[in-house]
Amino acid sequence: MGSGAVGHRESAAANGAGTPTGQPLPILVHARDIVDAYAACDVLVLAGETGCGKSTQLPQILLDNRRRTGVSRVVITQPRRLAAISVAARVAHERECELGTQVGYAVRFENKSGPGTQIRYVTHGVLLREACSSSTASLRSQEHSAFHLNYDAVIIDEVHERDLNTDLLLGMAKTKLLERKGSAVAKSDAEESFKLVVMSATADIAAFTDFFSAPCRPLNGSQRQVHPQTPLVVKQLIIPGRAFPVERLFTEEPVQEYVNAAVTACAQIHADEPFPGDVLCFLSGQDEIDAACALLKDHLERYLGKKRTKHEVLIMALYATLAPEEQQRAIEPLPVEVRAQRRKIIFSTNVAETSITIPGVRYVVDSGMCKMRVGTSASQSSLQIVPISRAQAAQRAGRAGRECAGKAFSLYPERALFSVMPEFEPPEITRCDLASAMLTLFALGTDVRHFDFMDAPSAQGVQNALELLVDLGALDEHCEMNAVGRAMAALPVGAMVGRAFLEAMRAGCAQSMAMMAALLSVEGNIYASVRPERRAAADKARRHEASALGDMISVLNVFEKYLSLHPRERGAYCRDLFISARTLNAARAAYEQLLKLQQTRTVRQGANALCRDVYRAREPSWWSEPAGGPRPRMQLQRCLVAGFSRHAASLLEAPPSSRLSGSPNQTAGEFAVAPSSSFNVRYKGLRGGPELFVHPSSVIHWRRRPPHCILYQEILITSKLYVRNVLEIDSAWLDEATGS
DNA sequence: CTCTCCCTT
Repeated sequence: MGSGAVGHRESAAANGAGTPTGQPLPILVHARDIVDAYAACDVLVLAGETGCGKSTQLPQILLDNRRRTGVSRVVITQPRRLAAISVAARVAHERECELGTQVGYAVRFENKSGPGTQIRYVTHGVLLREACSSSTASLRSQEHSAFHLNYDAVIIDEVHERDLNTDLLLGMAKTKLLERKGSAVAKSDAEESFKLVVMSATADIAAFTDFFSAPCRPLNGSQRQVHPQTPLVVKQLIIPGRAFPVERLFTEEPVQEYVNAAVTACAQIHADEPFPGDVLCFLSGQDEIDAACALLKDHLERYLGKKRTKHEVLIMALYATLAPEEQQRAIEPLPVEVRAQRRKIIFSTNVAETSITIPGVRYVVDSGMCKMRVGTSASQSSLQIVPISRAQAAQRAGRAGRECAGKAFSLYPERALFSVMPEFEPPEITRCDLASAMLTLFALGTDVRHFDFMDAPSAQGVQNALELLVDLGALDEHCEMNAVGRAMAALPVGAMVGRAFLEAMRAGCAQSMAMMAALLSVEGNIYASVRPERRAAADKARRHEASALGDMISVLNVFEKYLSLHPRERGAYCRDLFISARTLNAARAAYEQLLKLQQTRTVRQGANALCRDVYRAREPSWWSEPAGGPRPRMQLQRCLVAGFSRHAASLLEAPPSSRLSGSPNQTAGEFAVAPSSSFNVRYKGLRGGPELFVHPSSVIHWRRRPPHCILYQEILITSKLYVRNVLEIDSAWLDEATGS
């Protein structure tokens, strides 16, 4: 069944693939065009606006017309875990099969798919990872067929978001398709072939079509042709969306205080616009959102009175770090019976732009601003409030037209769309740390310097990353990847953390380092945000588990304790210490994954190579413990130095002695009773650079004397250059680690 | 004395 007629898809519509109004999804109307185009090309570029059904229907259309498409196994990549899981569940339901059988998904930590899975939803990251291991396997068997994953069709979804992994997949897929096309005669094997579909939610797809139509354009400009350049056949299709019209309104002049203006606009919409219809207001961050919630409540109570406000308006905050239950409360629509006289007003960050859809929204208020991480290295960044792009502005406005015609009120003049905003956000690859991406490319059998990027990263960024990887011993002097690099590429952590982990395997403290690496990799601080009035209590609790050695060891202490507890006791422990259970749970999953990876051949070989190549010349006493017996954390500190030697800093000058509260014979490793005098203590990086300050959240500030030598996880640029997540080290270890 | 836009292997 399912072979032949395109019309078969009607059964899916009957199962609920149609709209609530009974109309079939727009993409089903175009199924025949899609099948025709797919059959006649190498790459299909498909634009389909939100709600056209492309993510759920396209794989089914290809599969159900396999006589013409030749597709019996398809993978479809999503930028987010939640999207992969929920779309897979939806499709399994439509096809009336159990999730994990014919239809399945795979995200990090979770695989619900099997050998019989024909439609497999994965995150971009999972497909990249699988392509890496298939590449390593094929290199071993002398077959250069990276990206050969046994899929007939590879679908990359939401390509307009242009995140790092999307760009790596696009370049990789193009190279492989060109290679195969060049050697089509030699390799007619059907198993070797796949077709590519890239799907975008915006109609601006010319750039993608151009990219795949053009011959290979390697980064360094060299004409290194490994294959005849037979161009790819690229077809593009635009499926109309099903969005309702949105009237876009702008201010006459630029707005100075956009938080206040947003609050006023929301109040006005509530007063003037018909019910039902909720309001979604985009601001840049949590601070602004909390302020706006309070301001709007005041404002409404002044004009409507407390009673009417309470009866008529529900004010909600929405941002990603909010607990899932609270997010759910913000998203949940008002009961139908009150929607005629009650309105929900949601202040949100750009989570509500793509990741979260809120039903019931008919009015959008857009500040035109968002927060963006600025800085080309992971280790030095700041979060800045910047104007959004024109594409984002359109996306935000579109949120008013999901269910019926809506209105979008922009808090900027229309001309700002062109005078202030860029057309698109810069692709992530042009503004992020490249070390991990480069390791991935090497593992895929591609040298970055010859990679065909859709948008090239900066030459400086590539240079910095190459230098780091050579320093860490992942690449040899000719920039070829060695066993250490292969192991680092196989670890789901950053390059510096990965290197520290391999070091720890060699030194025999891999288990502790797996915990440390997990903690260094999870997003967000384990110390949950605490309201100002509870900060003193949180500090006190936190101090209980703290180590004078620094933040990294302090957090490890907490994590070890957490893991030692029965799962039932963990919640209470987290509450008592004002710690984020979600973050620690994510760390636990990452920790367990690292323990497993430690057993794999690639990783073991990397650790062994470290032993042979890097330490051969070292003195045999390198790992011996100092007189007075071993300190339990010292091994760990030394291994961290091996990964983070670039992030070492030394005390610039001792503070005036009068500022020190400790008596002369107190050791440096003890905490003072009160926060110490070290706020103005300055450090300098070992390679020079500007003065660095220890972030006030660091446990280092509780010490009587600041350590002479530290390493840090990152530099945060705000009012000063602050180092965050700090660890005391012995400067002698640095010489050992860098071999000087 | 300060702070967490959004994602992910």
